[in-house]
This record gives sequence, C-alpha cells and structure tokens, in this order.
Amino acid sequence: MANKSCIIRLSRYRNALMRLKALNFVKVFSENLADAARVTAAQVRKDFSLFGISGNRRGGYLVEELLEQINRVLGKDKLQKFIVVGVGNIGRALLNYPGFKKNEIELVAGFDIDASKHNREAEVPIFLLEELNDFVKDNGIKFGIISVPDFAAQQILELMIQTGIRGILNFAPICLKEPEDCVIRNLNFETELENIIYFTNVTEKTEVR
Amino acid sequence: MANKSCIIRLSRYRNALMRLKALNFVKVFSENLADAARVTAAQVRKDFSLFGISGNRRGGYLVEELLEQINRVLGKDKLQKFIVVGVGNIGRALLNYPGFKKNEIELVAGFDIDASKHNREAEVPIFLLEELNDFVKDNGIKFGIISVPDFAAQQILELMIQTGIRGILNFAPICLKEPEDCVIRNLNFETELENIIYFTNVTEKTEVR
DNA sequence: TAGATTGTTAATCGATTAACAATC
DNA sequence: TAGATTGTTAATCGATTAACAATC
Repeated sequence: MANKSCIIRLSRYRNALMRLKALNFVKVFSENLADAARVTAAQVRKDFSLFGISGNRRGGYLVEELLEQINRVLGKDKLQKFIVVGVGNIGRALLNYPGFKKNEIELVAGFDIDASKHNREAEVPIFLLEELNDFVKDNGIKFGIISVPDFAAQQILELMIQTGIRGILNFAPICLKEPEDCVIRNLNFETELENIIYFTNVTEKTEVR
Repeated sequence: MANKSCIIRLSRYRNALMRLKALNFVKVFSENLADAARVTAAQVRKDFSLFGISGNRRGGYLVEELLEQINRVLGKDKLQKFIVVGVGNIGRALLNYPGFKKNEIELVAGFDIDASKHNREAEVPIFLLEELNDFVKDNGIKFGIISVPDFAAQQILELMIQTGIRGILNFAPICLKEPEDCVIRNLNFETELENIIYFTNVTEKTEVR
C-alpha cells in the first residue's frame, strides 16, 4: 500500500502540476512529472496506479483532471485546520507562513503557556494553553503542530491526544511515541542539517578517488 | 552502505544519548536506544556495525564512548558553518533557533535581496545577496540553506554552487536538481502536513472496520 | 560457569525499476 | 495504420528483521 515516500511524491507531482496549470498547460506525460519530482517515469505511473489514477494510453494525463484526483487523495477537497502549540521561533514562523493558504491548509490558532504571547485579536489568535481543550473540541480540529522545547513535548502530546487531535507534526528533538490510532511525524532541523553534513562529506571523499 | 534513514537514526540515537549523559548514565543497551528512536534493537546494532561502532558483548555500550563515535560520523568533531539565503519567515526563525549551537552547527550569516533586511551589526549579520560570494569564499563555508520563494530558488541554488557551497537544505516548494558532487535535501512544510493529513485519514478509515 | 547481549549472517519484506502488452 | 505512451507484471534491488554463534 501507499507508504510515506509515495505521498511525498504525490505532493511533489501536485506542486509541479499547479505550476503547469498556471502556464496553461493542458496535458502532461509521466516523463515530465518524473523530471519535476526527480524520480523515474515508471514510478510516477506506479504511484498513480496505486490510487487508481489513470490517464490516456496515448495522450498522457490532463493537468486539470490529474490535479483533481491527486487533490482528492491528499485531502485537498476541503480546508484542513491545524493548531500550533508553542509560539516560539518556529511556531511563529509557521503561523506567518504564507504557503499554507494556497494549499487548503489553515493554521487557525496558536497556544502557549506564556501569557505575554497571548493575543486574542491577532489575525491568527494566540490563546493560553488552558484554552486548548475547549478550542479543539468546539472547532473539531484534528491536526496539530508541536513546537515547544523537548522537555515539554511529551506532555503536550498527551494533552493534544486527549482533546481529540489525531495527526501531529512534532518539531521537538525527541521521538514521540505514536499512540494507537494517531499519526505523528517527527521533524527536526538539527537532524536535517546533520544529514546534509554527513552526505556532503561522503561525496567529497568519494570524489577524491 | 549508509542511507538517508540510517543517518537520521544516528542523529536520534545521539539525541537520546545526550539526554542519558545528562542523567549520568554510564551504560546503555541496544534495546534502550531502540526504544528511544522507535526502531528495533537489531536495527540499532546493524546501524552501528555499518560504521564500525562496537560495544561490549555483555555490557552494552558506554554512553560516553558511543557518543564520541557517533559524533565523529556526523561531523560533530568540528563546528559546521551554514549561511542562510532568504531572511523571511523561515529564514529568520532558523537564524534565531537556539537548538543548533548545542550541536556544533552555527548559522553564521543571512543574505537577502531586500536591503531593508540588511543588518551588519546583528548577532548573526544579514548581508546583501551581492556579498554572498565573497563571504562564502573568505570564510570557507560549505553549507547553505535556501529559504526564498519558489521562483527564486533555482537561481539561488546556482549562485550558491558557484560560490563553492556543497550541501544545501532547500525549503522552497520545488525540487531542486542535485548538481554533480553536491547534496541537496528538499524540505517542505506543506508536504509534511499533507503527509499527516493523508495518514490520519487513512488511520481513521481503517479503524471503522 | 551461566546468563545475557553483542555482531553478523541469512531470510524476509517492501519498494523501485525494467519491460512490454494493451491501446489510444 | 503506425507510433507513442500508459498500466501492470515480473525482476531487481535494497533495507529491515530474525536468529544465533561468539563472547564478555
């Protein structure tokens, strides 16, 4: 079945397709999408077949149709609302990030224990942590982002789960345990940079040969 | 050989080890690290053997020794300097992110085309884009972060490569092509959230059965 | 020594790629 | 029709896991 990489690629095809659409492209071939997403054409077709997405044997895919089908898979058919717990550096950057709105993703509120960050009037309001439970339940929020320091992360996770949140992106540098019927993705900037450092150094060394 | 996931796990083991060290732990078993990084014990040992990292057949691993060996693999034996191009939301958050310093990673400067962001006196100075080339060459920088809008990303990439940068983390929602002997990692917030949305929805559905 | 844990090999599992028949 | 591209099957490749001999 669909794995994580498969969905990442679908997102990438989608990004490329939106750019093509803006250029008034009508058709696209698996080969083109492969180039855009840095994969093979066979993989593009394989990915599509996994989701029952089909094109024309001869004419490739219609940009508009393909976008619609991918959107359906990725849940773009309706607005997906997230809340953010921890309005520090990263939390604030995410709340101000303009890329989400175009993609049917909305960060609807921030939460922080620090009362000085509290701001009910902001475009995206910042509430006190105590208000999380009511807000999530009242608004039927399913998704959250954790951007608190590592020592607080586990506690915030449990709180989020209790309120009914089911999908979480965690920026704290600690691997949170995925509770039953929940989805957690751990993302950490240090780890990303360490990856780059390692592979850059390896590339340099192998080159010397 | 070592793949991307393998290095991500190494970073995670390291995070856990640093926490154990702070708690004055002396020894650790593959089983413990497996729990911390959410993998199997067999995988921990396999990962270590790949890098020639060894413990004691009976007594597990010495925290201090293990940390040193992982640090060597990840390039933690010296400070790794990055520059950031694009001082918007994300760029600024990264420049202020406190997690890097503890990990032998330093963001030494930011660059932006917008002169109003220019600030030579800041703790981490922000320069004009024109100054990138000289700065990178003068300081022997090897690593960079791209946090500019998508339409500018490819151009910035080429500029970075010209200056001698060899490892890049790209936040723009476009898959940049990895030039010969360079390492590029594409990281995109929308894509991360789309992943969570998809798998959360799938989890919910399968549960209903 | 007896017991426990490592390090490594072999088995399994899953994802990617190649190839080609179907077909527009 | 002839040519080109899809959709899918089979082959390959690589990563994870299981198992167990080595050994502290």
